[in-house]
Amino acid sequence: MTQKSVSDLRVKILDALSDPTRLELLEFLAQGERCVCEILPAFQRSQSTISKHLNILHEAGILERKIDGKRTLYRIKDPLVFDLIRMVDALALRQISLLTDAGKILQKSLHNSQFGAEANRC
Amino acid sequence: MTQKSVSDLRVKILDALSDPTRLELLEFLAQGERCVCEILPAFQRSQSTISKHLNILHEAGILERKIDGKRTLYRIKDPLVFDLIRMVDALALRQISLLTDAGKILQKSLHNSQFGAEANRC
DNA sequence: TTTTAATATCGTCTTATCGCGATATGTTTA
DNA sequence: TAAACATATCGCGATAAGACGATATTAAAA
Repeated sequence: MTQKSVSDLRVKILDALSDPTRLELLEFLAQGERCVCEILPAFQRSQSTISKHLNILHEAGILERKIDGKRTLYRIKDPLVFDLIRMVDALALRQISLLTDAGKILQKSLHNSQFGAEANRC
Repeated sequence: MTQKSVSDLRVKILDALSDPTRLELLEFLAQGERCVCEILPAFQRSQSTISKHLNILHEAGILERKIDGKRTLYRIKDPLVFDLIRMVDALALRQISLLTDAGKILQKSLHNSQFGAEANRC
């Protein structure tokens, strides 16, 4: 077995998600399976950096990897991860709503963001 | 405003949750409001370390802090955080279940863990 | 008002993480 | 089989995170 326990994997998943670039990668892959060469142009990071981030998400079991000729395709393994992110947003929104009246405005803008709706195909 | 956006707070929340000690602190505080002096004996970490972890959780808006005389009381701000953690576990379990038959056993043991049921009082 | 208790903060050390360019690996095309 | 392409991995520097002991702060108790 790769993981010792659910608890370890739990931390690994949360760790993988606690980085802005990796969250953007998930957002990007919400569209569906993509090869690295399609991902790269969408990010202002070096190829090695993106490769490493994708690997971290893969090791956490969030992404699935498929080699197709000279390319590598990545895709979301379980769309539940988007529910998770939306729940984090819900938590964040409650905080902001409590603090400022701007909460409602932010809530509105979130509703139109990438994670606001169910992932199309995964 | 302390936070620039929901997106920043999202990362901050996930970051706060991606540490084993902090997850244990939440587990401990699932029982209800506790002062640091009650928390300390339950953890094999120095007072300064625990104080820092509590502060990180507080800054992420996960814990609420109340000063009562010479003590400081911490409590879970929003029990939604436990739903979040349970969802991470669900994600973790699906992975383990796919890999090994032990998945079912682990699933069973998780069901009896601290995060398996709704938080009592918060 | 000195002492004690409860927490927070500071300084420091060690280790991990992020980013990059350079290089290695494997695959297709010429 | 050599060149080009796609991706992973290595090595490094810079920064952040985690841990601790020591010190500062504040409140209650003596």
